[in-house]
Amino acid sequence: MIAMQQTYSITELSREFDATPRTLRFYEDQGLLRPGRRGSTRVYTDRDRTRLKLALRGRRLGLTVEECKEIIDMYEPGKPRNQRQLLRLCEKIREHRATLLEKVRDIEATLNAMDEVERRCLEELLAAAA
Amino acid sequence: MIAMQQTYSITELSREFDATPRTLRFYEDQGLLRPGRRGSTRVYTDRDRTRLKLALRGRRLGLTVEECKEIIDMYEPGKPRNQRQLLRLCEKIREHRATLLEKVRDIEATLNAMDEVERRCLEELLAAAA
DNA sequence: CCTATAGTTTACGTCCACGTCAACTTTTAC
DNA sequence: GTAAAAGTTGACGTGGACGTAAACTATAGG
Repeated sequence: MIAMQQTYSITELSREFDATPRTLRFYEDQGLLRPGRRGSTRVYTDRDRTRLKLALRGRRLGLTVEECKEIIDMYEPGKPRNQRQLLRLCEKIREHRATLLEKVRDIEATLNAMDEVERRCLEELLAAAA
Repeated sequence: MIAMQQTYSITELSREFDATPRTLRFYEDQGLLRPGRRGSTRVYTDRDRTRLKLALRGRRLGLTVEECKEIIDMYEPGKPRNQRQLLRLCEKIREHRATLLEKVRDIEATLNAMDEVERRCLEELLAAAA
């Protein structure tokens, strides 16, 4: 039994991740995805699927498509790398981690502010109910 | 001794938050800021400063300026509200909190992936050093 | 074989968040 | 008082991320 590679059509993938076909084609233009072709029809592999998932995740966090591509390319596993490239990757990871942690701090600050607003809100509701 | 309101010029504020004057004027156009005027010169208050800080925080998290304005306006303290508005605010807070927690999950997933990449990276470096 | 459905390319349109002049007025420092 | 620095209002430009319409093509089901 041969381990058949799972593939996906453009609508399958776009539906799974709540994107549009246009978006997948756009990401392909930007070099982020590289689906195969059966005739002229795009055939997406699991690799494309993973890259798409990561890209959309990055987009939700406010990264540009270009930034997503850079990061995803860099983190691509199995790529042969020399020592210099490995060190550079580690450095990039440190940077990236720092910006993510900054975002977490932004979110925490926002959540705290929201808790405070909610507290006052409930207080006022109680007062109004009295 | 009168508690003099602290005010800021447009460059002061933009520098403090690493934005440009253009951005502050743009946010004013969008109704997010409402600085006073001394002649034709904008005079920003602490309220503007706070709203700017919150707006930039929202932007870093990928919100649009319009979304930032909506949220900031809604959370503005001291605004008189009836019961219906208070309940609506609570609901909005719940929603907003949910999207923020989603973002946190996105970030955590990314951090985990990065940890894994870093691990493999260090492994390879060790192997190369041997 | 024919139609419905999905997919393709090309290309122009749009919304957002500012950037970037230009032309002018006002303050501030000396 | 005068020159430099800061501020103002237009108004057009730009880059990013798609949306959208048009005009075809391929393919699968009946």
